[in-house]
Amino acid sequence: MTMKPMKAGDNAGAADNMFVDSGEAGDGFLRIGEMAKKFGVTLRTLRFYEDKGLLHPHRDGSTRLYTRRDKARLKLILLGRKVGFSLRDVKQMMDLYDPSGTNTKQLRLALDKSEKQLARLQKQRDVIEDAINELSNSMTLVRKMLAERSTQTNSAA
Amino acid sequence: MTMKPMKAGDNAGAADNMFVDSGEAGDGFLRIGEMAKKFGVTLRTLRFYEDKGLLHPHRDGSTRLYTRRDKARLKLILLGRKVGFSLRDVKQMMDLYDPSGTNTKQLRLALDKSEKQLARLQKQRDVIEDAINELSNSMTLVRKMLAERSTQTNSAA
DNA sequence: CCGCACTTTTACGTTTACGTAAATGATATA
DNA sequence: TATATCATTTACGTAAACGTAAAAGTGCGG
Repeated sequence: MTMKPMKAGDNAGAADNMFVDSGEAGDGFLRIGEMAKKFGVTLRTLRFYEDKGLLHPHRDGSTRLYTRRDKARLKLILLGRKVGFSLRDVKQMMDLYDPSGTNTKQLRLALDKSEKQLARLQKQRDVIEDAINELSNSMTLVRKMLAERSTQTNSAA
Repeated sequence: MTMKPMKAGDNAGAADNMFVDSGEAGDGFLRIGEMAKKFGVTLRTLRFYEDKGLLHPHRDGSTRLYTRRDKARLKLILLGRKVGFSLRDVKQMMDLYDPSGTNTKQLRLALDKSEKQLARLQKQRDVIEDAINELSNSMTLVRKMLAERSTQTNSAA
C-alpha cells in the first residue's frame, strides 16, 4: 500500500474547511509544486514572495508546506498584482491584518491606496487612449504615403 | 573662423522645419543644452539616444551640434516613445530611412510595427479596464465592511 | 587671471518581478 | 542500486530608459 504524495491537480476542491488545524500531516497542505500549479505561478515566484515576506509557509524539514491561509494570502497577492499594486504595497496592507481585531486601519489603508491606484489606472488608460489615437493618425498618414507611391509610376527626389 | 564641414548631399533648404529658433548658437546649430530645453528632455537623454545610434549630431571639437535633421529625428523618436515603441523599434525604423529613395520598405515596416503596437495598446487598455473594474468592486466591498464596523459599536465623538 | 556656467566621458545605480543557472539534497519508483 | 522527479539555497542576470555622481576640459565675462 503505497501512500503516494498525491499528484497535484487531484485535490483541487477537497479539503477546504476553515477550522482544521491538525498538528501532524493533514491534507490541504500543498508542497510548492502543487501550490504553483494550483495558482498558475512558478516555483520561483512562490519563493520570491516568501523572500519578500508575503508568504510564510510551514516547513517540514526544509520542504515548504502551504496551508489554507497561504492560499488565501496568495489569492490576495495575485488580486493585488492584477489591479496594479506593487508587492510592497500588497505587503504593507497584508501586514496590517489582525485576525483578532476589526482591521479598521487595514481597511482604511487599503481603501486609501485603492483610490490612488484607481486614479493611476484611469490616468494610464487616458495615456493609452492618447497613444492609440496618435498611432492611428500616423498609420493613416503612412497608408496614404504608401498609396501615393504605388499610384506613381516613377519619381525622383 | 571655423568652417564646419557641411554635408553636401543633404537637403538644402527643404521645407521641413516647423519651429523658428530663438536661442541658437550659430547657423541653426543647437548645443546640447539648448536642444534639451527645446524638446523638454535631459542632456542625459540626448547623449543616451546618441549612444544608442538614434541621433548623430555634428561635432565642433568635442561639443555636440544638433542640426535641423537631428531635430526632425528627435521629434520622431519622441513620437515613437509616446505611442509606446521601444527605442530599438524606433531605431530599426529610422535606420531604413533613405533620403534618396521612395522609402517604401521603411513605410511598410513602420506600418507593420504600428499595427502590432496598436494591438498591444488595445490589449493594455482592456487589461486596465479590467483592473479598474476589479479594483472598483473591491473598493465597494471594503467600504461596506468599514460601514458595518462603524455602525456597530461606538464612534469617535 | 579667476570663477562660473556649460560641456565632456566613464561608469555604476535605479526600479520591479522575477528568470536562470549551479550545486546539492530528499523522496519515490523501477 | 540506479534513475527520475521534486526540492533546497545562493546569487548573478534581465529588461528600459535613463539618473547620478565623478573628474576634467572649454569659453567667456570681469
